[in-house]
Amino acid sequence: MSDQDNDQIQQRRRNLEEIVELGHAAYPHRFDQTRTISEVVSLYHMHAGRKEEAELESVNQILKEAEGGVIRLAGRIMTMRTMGKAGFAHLSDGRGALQVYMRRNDLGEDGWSLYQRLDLGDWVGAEGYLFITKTGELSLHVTRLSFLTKALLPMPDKYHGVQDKEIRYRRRYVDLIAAGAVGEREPEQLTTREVFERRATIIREIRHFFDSRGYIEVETPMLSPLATGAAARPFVTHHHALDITLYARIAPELYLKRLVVGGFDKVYEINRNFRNEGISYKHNPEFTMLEWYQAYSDYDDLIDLTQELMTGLVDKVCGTRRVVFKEHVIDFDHWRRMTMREAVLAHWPDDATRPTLEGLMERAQLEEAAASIDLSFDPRLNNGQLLGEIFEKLVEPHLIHPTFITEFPTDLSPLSKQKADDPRFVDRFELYIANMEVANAFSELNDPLEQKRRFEEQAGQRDRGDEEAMVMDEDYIRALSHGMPPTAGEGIGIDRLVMLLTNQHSIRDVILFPHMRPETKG
RNA sequence: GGGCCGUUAGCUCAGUCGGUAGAGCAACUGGCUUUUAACCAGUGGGUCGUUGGUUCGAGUCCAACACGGCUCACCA
Repeated sequence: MSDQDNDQIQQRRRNLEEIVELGHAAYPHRFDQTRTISEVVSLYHMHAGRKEEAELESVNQILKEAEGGVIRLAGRIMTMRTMGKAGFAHLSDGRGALQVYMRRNDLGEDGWSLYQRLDLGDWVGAEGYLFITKTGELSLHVTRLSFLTKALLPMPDKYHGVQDKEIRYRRRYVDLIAAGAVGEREPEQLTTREVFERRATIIREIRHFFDSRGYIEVETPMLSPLATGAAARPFVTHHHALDITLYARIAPELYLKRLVVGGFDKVYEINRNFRNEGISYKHNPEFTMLEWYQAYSDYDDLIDLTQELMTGLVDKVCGTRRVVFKEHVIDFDHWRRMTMREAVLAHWPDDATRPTLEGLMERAQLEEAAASIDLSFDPRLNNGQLLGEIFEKLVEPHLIHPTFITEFPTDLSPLSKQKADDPRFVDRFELYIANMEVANAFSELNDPLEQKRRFEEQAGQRDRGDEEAMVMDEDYIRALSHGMPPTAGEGIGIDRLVMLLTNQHSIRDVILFPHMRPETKG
């Protein structure tokens, strides 16, 4: 839409010119605050509220002396109400808002002239003293007004904010500005700003969790000559100086395990992965992944650690173990655990066609089972992959409460260690909450010869057209050949976790600048 | 990629049966020195997503396209 020449924009330009003519810098360099707005609000809001005249007077006497009688603060103008030769406005520092009161008598001719040329959205500094208005609101009685920056574009509706999701995603800055002023909001619904503040808290707490347990945070390549460690199509780029193809990483997994070989027995990394795949409410082309690896542990240890991590996060950011998500109340006090095959059998819709436990590893029964639940599948899928498909179709939609699914087929898990008593399966789990895969963990395969065999199997699948099958990583085999101790590793999708803990139903609502098709002009 | 829905003033939204484009907020002018979704009186503001078609006449009906949302599929 044309932001260029509407009357409001022209008016704002004129106001800026006139402010400059009054002697103000158009874009001043700094402003000294004595307090931020949110500090003032949290320190003095307890005085707010309607009062008898006598009490009001005495409270205001005290407030006038507060902070030495001079408070200077800065913020963006969110609302303005002028009545003749005085006016009220709300200034916001993003986190909190404070009402300011300005009178011609106090500001003088120059200050009042500036006031008259202010627009919604402008940044100003205000100096004055605190008081409570007749209607009981904590306010700053301004004695000096400073111009800080003009907003040349008009603000969104002060009451409704921005409803258009496209604008909210494309112009997150507008969404963030408007979110503070939205009137129609459920009390428990977070503002955009609160969602991202909570996201920051979650990530901070995760770091604290691992740091305090002796894990070391590392950063491994995001650009790498091989895209491996997961099953996904990569983004491809080119390095000019080296004249080589590089891939944006799809997972840090193999690098992190090289570090375990090197003696970092507890490592973690929080960073972006990139997958060149579809976009949906739970998929963004780049997403934030937590991965950690610990020596001398197996996947069972990680089940305990995962519960500890998750319940700690839930306590910290939600304040309750019963977390509202969509129409569900997710109970983080009860964690279920079942094998993939048990889950399939438990959710089988029809007693007559229910396969047997062993049948779920046999070709004929698997195909029969798939047919009876109307699952169409690629015949090139191996047995494990087919079981995985059946699981996803049948079980995943029912997994609302935290559920660890264990005993994955080896076919589906090229980097996992086989079960000691049944090589058809690996020691692995995925954690499902609210129909989303939130975590994936396993005992790491550390037998270099078996790993090489698995890679070769993957290469075979690749040759048969599976673009997502893993590629051989010779150096990783070499690393394993130097000896990796028994190790368990896990990955948690941070964006999905944030969705859960902020009750946001689209991954785009927890990513500040989600990917979208470029805006087309005209 | 399929299905459904949406796109009208800076923002939030109406727009009947196809007959001169509407409201609230925001803006402008005037009034008001404790208001608060301030109020009162007045004014201006539109390529109705784009292109084409049907029609005497299209915001409205039809088609294609663009962008977005939801959903299914794909995708761990």
